[in-house]
Amino acid sequence: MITLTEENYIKAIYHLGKQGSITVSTNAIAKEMDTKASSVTDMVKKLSDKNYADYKKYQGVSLTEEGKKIAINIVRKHRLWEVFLAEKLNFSWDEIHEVAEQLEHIKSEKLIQQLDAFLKYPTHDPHGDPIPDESGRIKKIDKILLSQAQIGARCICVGVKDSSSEFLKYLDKNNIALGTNLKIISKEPFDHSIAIKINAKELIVSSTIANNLFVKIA
Amino acid sequence: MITLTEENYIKAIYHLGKQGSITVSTNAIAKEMDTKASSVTDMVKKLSDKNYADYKKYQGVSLTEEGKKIAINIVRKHRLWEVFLAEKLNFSWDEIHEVAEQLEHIKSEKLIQQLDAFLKYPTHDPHGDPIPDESGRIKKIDKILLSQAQIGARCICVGVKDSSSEFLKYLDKNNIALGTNLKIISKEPFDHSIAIKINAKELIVSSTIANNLFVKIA
DNA sequence: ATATATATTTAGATTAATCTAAATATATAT
DNA sequence: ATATATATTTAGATTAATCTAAATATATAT
Repeated sequence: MITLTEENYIKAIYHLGKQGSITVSTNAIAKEMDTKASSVTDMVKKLSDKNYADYKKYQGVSLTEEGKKIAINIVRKHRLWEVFLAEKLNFSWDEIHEVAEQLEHIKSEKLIQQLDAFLKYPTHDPHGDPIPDESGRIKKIDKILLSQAQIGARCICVGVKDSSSEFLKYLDKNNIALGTNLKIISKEPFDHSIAIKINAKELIVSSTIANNLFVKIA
Repeated sequence: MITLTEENYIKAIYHLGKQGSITVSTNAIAKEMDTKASSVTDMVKKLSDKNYADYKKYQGVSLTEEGKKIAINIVRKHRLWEVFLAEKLNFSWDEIHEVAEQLEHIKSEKLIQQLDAFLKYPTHDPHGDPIPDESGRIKKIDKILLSQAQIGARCICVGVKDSSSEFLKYLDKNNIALGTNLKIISKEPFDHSIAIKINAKELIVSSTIANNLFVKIA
């Protein structure tokens, strides 16, 4: 049996280490989980004992194949629930994360299979992140940051890098959602701000914004 | 903050003590929760300290008004999730309880409000038990046990007393569901078995069955 | 009314997850 | 290459929830 806390550590290692394959430091985990480094050391030993993680003292941790499987399953559950909350229960995209953090730990194979079917097998969550399928496969989308798009390019908004509620509220306020079409009008070399056209309106976005919004070239 | 374990104890006291108003014994709780009496004593002291329960040594426990509110809210969540699982995710009525036991602990006011609306404000769960509304009010239905119905009475099946998966599977097998119409044909005085007519077919049910199925006189 | 059985509580230990403070590796600066 | 700073681990304590075994109340039988 795997505890809720273990699941959360596995998830953190997975996210910090780019799907858990890169070694991550004790301190990085402590920061992510909002605990002390000493607590992380203890837990990481436990994960290693249970064969969910590879760990060498002072050298950091990565996930084993088994650990990755668990992590991917949690991510799958998290993102499916996010779709459910946004599409069926009218949650706005800045509200879904917190509740999905809880729902992702519910244990029932059938529940997730049926939820997946009920939602018509979505491939992406409301932030544009891919949803792993039942066997753990993840569909990659070729997305780039808005800041990397060329002048004149027509793009479709497909995701966010930062999913803090502040950023998501900013996007809502400016009528930017997943699927929104936009065109790069000009780029200001001085501060790297970008002028874009959305729904026939022009909008200037700062480089901070442009570095946190993923788009796909149309 | 209330812990998951505290919530489960409160729920047990609520169910054992007929909505938590009757005093229940330490041993009864231990049996229900599958723990030892000594663990119950400890927890019950804690619930009393937190003002969720009234407790006098050796005299048993009941819930305070605050404890009852918490219990009713858990019951509300549990039953709403049961409706969701049965209606939207094709769970059969013997499978829903176990998953709802987990889902009932998810903390989010908005989630439950929206779920309630999404399900069109159901008043009863798939076992026929009433769902408390947002303010905690519970709609009572005037139901009787099948064993108490008179010969010749036409009834509608409205709930079950025992909701073990064995019993629910028995009902499924015999095409008895909530809303099923039936008529009492005869009662056998010797073993209290009852002959009923369902969908033009006759069926003999034992007194055990008749004592666990709730009906409403049509 | 007293002895006996049953229920409940207390004392002290255990496990998972956490912490603080001290000890020890590793990384960085000169 | 050595001193210093930073990161990590260890030792020992704490909290919530649990347990076993012993102690103590309460209920029951005669």
